[in-house]
Amino acid sequence: MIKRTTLADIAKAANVSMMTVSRAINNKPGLSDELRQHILSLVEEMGYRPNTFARGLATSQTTTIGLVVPDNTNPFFAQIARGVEDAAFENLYNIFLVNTNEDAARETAALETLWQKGIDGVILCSSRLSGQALEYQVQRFPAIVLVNRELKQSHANLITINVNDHRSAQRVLQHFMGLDRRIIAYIGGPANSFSNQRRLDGYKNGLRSAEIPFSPQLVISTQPTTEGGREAAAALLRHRPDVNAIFAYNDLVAVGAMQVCQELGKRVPEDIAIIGVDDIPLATIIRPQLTTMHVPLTHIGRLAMRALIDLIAGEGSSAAYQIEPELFIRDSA
Amino acid sequence: MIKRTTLADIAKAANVSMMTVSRAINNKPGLSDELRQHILSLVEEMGYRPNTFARGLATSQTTTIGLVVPDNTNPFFAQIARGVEDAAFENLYNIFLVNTNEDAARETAALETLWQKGIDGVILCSSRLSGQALEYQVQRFPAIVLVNRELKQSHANLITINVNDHRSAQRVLQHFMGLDRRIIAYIGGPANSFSNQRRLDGYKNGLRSAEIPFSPQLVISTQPTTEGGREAAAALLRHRPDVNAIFAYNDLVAVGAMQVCQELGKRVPEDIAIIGVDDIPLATIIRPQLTTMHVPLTHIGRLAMRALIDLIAGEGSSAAYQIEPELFIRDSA
DNA sequence: TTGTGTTGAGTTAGCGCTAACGTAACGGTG
DNA sequence: CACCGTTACGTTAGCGCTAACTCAACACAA
Repeated sequence: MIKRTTLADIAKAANVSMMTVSRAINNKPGLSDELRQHILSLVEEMGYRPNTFARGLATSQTTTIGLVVPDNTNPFFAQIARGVEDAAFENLYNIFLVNTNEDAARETAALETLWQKGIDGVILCSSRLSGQALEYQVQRFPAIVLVNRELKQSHANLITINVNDHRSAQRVLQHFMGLDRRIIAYIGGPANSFSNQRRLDGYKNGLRSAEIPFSPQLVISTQPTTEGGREAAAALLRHRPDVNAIFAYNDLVAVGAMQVCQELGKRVPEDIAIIGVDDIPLATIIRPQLTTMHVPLTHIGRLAMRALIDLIAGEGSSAAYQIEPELFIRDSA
Repeated sequence: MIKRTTLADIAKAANVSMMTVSRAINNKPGLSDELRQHILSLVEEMGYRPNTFARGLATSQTTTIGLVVPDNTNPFFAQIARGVEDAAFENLYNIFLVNTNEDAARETAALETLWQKGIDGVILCSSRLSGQALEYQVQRFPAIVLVNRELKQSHANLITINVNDHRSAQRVLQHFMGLDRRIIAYIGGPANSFSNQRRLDGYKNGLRSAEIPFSPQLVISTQPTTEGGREAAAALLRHRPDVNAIFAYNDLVAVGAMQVCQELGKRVPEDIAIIGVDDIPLATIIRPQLTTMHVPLTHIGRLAMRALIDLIAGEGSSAAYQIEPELFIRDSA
């Protein structure tokens, strides 16, 4: 392994003080252009790169942030992570990726190890933490962006980014109405999910606007996976074979439901129309292609990272972004 | 934001020197059990957590590693990353995730920023770097694990992990033979991909064992995506509608190919049998479910992380792991 | 000429932590 | 009782870097 070149090495080689080298590489005033050029050429020649964390110790800025997600394998979070990483790379930030496995204890532990690294901020996706625990994290980190989670109280170092689930659900119902489908089921996600609750509200609201009575039989909760979608759809159709439209919690659930419908001899979209949420890559891979509420996941990731950087720079201020999804009409509805 | 509690704070509170506190928290000898307990209770009470990078400055160990992948959105790498992160978490390591976008320049830049962080090691997946550039990286980082890439020369701080692509391909051909399919196409990945080359060799070898002459018409290169699979399959079937088996570079390609076959009125697997590689989640979501060479991706990730930790600890030594995939027979062949 | 900036440096101190060495007190040994 | 090893700490120095201060040299206005 090569020995690291340090500031001191450069200073010695240039026969100046370390401070002068520091000023040169950080592009700060206080030395002649000539000397600066000379030092920079030495830096290049000797392959010097400043140690971020030594610098961080002195400045308490590490150009490093944490990204906490339930599962980086889930396309939803993978896309967001991609957006975050892209924006981070452009701004010369590095990201610590941590999975929580949807487990609050592991999430706490993860935030603990991140805190130990002295990072500049955190992007926390779909946090399972209690409001109180979250408040604590918000005040301990310099800056924090919450994706897919709200917090009652606002903080100067906090920004939240949420999808407008309520409007999403309404838009879906509206589309079903246009198709003249009035027996509409909602296959929801886990009951403790915030977005699930908001979508359910939107669903009920949409029914009300269309003067369709709400039937609990048509609402079923399940895991947000293909398998969950399969189980839920099977149970649903057993009790209500007359269903002619399904609004699914997300695309994975929608795909699972679609398969079960087909296996039971229902045609999609002729007999049962199906709409998902998220618009993950799978939505266009599956046949029939899935009609879904497109959520700009990569964009959310980028937005989160930029918001965090602003917060860190002290330029951003408390804000709650609302993302408006758009209905992408394909073949399943 | 809360002010950090430091070693000095604890030392003052306990009325001992910083060194004694350091010894206590690092579980090193040199103080009475009684005092140690007292200090640890103070640590707990005051919520002290050592700063990893301050410690790193003093010890040159940061319990931090870099994970470099082409695209964390690709299920192949997402699964590997998950395995890496799991093992890292268990060993109290944190990982820097960076995407290279399959771009050598960006990969170099990414390694540069990682190097600046003074990390303990790197896991580099499907590197697009030249052999020479790779040699340079190997000697600059304390420890490095290469996944899906080989390096001629061996190094004390290097471990490589590769899938046995050659044997994979042979196993696939063997299965096709058992199904009495003898007009076997190979839809390969990018020509500059190492694994593609190895699979192609295995394919040719398999043909030779079965005394089937090699036909260039039956081999086609494409992007490793569903869309790539679609295009390739369409082109293939235009020239050779008599094909009755397709070996695809990976599952995404296989799915794309399968769809085109079906759209052209071919039944899968009756008319055309299709086998992919990797066994990503999509393989069991799609219908018919995909027969594929199962590659234990999460396991590879865990293995990579553990190997890297051993290397860092100076316990591991130069090694080249070969992973043997297994044929998972489902419905497409 | 004297005072007052300004420019281009260097010096000092310290971020939070640990390796390596120093030392006082104590107990055992011949 | 002198000698020595051990235990239980403290002290010093330094990891690589920068903030904040100092200082010499020079220009320029009054």
